[in-house]
Amino acid sequence: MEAMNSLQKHQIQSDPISYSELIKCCIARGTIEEGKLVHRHIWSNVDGPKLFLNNVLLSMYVKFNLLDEARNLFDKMVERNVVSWTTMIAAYSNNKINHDALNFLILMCREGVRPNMFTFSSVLRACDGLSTLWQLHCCIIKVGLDSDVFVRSALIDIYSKCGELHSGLCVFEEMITGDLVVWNSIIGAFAQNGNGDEALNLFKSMKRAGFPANQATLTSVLSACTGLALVELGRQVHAHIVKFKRDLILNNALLDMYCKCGSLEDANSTFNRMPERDVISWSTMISGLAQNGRSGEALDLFELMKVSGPKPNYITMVGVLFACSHAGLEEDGWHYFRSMNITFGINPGREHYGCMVDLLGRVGKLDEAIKFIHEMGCGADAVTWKSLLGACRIHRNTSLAIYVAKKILELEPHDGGPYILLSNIYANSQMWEDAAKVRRIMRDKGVQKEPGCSWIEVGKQVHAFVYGDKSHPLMDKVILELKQLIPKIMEVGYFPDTNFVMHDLEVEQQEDSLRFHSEKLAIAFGLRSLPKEKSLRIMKNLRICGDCHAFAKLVSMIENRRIVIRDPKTKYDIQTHWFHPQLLNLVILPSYAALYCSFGHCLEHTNAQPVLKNRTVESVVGY
DNA sequence: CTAGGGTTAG
Repeated sequence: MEAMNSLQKHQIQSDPISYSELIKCCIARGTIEEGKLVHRHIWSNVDGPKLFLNNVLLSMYVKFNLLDEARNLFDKMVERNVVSWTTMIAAYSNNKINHDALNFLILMCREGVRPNMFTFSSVLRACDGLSTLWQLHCCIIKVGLDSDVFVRSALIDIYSKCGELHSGLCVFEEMITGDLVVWNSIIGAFAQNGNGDEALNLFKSMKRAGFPANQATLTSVLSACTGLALVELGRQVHAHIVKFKRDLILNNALLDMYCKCGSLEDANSTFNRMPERDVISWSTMISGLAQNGRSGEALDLFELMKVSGPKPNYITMVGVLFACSHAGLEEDGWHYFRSMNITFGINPGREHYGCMVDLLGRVGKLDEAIKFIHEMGCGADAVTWKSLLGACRIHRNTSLAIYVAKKILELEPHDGGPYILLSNIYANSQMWEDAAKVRRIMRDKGVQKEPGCSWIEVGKQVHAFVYGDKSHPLMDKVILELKQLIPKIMEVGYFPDTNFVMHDLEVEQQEDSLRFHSEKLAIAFGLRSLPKEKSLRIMKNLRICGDCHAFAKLVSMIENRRIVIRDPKTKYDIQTHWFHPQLLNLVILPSYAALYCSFGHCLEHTNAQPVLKNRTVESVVGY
């Protein structure tokens, strides 16, 4: 009870300054009870106005996250100024009690207290819709606070979280005197919205403008590298973060970068060297192992986490179940699914159900998967249906595939993939009229087929290949390489799987169109451009198709090369025009052909290892 | 006494 002693000692001169020093002491030491004692002392001993002290007390309660206590005090205060109101608003915004935060702003204005820049930068985080945001933005401009850097970064951030990147960029561009955090806001905005290339561009401008990057900048830059699968660029960033090597968030981003780029050796050493690991580090590493086809190790790591790591959360369990589904470990899957509630108090959500549907589909229990979907209560989303669709294709269940494809179209009517797949399924079953009808609907609705694009880092350049585009300077050599490659892998059992092309082409054209899928071009290019010992790491914008998957595995075996192909899941929505050759020295550009289909959803999408001797291509595709 | 930016998901 040091505070008490100190109070008694200083009782005679208990002026506001020593009280506030005392409170600061409590905050620094984290001694809540002492703080409350000081609170009672002030209220029974200080007569007259005590607005300043009450504000200090308020901020103390907010720092301890004791919202009810803060609210109680606030209600009892006779006098309140902008600091009192802002403290309350910040408390509610930080706790995501958006409604109360916004309401407090209105009440404050009604009482005639004018909000300042502190108020606005706090209340902006509480916007949960665009219209509220617009109103606030107008108020900010009206009172002339839009030039404040705190307000500006808060505006950029909330615009980006509302999906209005363009408005965020406008706010950014209005900035006259620079500010590191404002730069970080806009870079983070692009990185988080799947536009890593623009984030990297901005990063370059920031350096040109003379701002040194800090932890937050580098975290976003790494996340941009992750999104674009630019492991070599990420490695360069890694070399520059020694200064911040104890930063947990930055290390987590680095770990994720190595995982998602398929470099597990680097990921492992990062994980082992981290001075501190939180639930995100563990979850990242577990999903990373699973995504790279090492489910056993992922589950081992999870067991280790249970005994010596932090408490698993919702996302950890998604990674664990993903590991089970990816390896077809049905029993383990059920075990973890059922135990998550009992052991960790986590109720299974959409994503967990989705993994289980994927698992059941993979092992061929399609009926059970459908039954499971109907039982899930929260309703299956498009991703879940898509994984089931992949399973239907692999296990050749045409009627169910048609049903599932229609479900997807209800949920995502503008995604071209399911239309093409549905049309192909009809065609495979000789239901020509239905196939044509799907194509007609597609045309009428203006659904676009995005062209396939794959890219690979060689040296300091990023080489991108777009389906149907021949403008890469070495295209002739790439095609020659491909032509030599195909007969070699046909000797070990490859044949072009024309299930993965449009069916209104002649057979020869179909094979031709398969041959030039962008990832095959990138593989051929990588083979002739990278030294033997280097892994080929290829990223593409669409789901890899089954034919390319088989192709990659066989090439990997014949050429004795490690090939990692990463394709996007829902999150990485990379636009076709993401390239900026100036920054990335990107070779190639425009695309004009749009004849591409890819929808092999159940396929393993990374790590084509040479493990296929004596197996037929069919079993490869269905792996 | 009150404010802004960064990491994990089927």
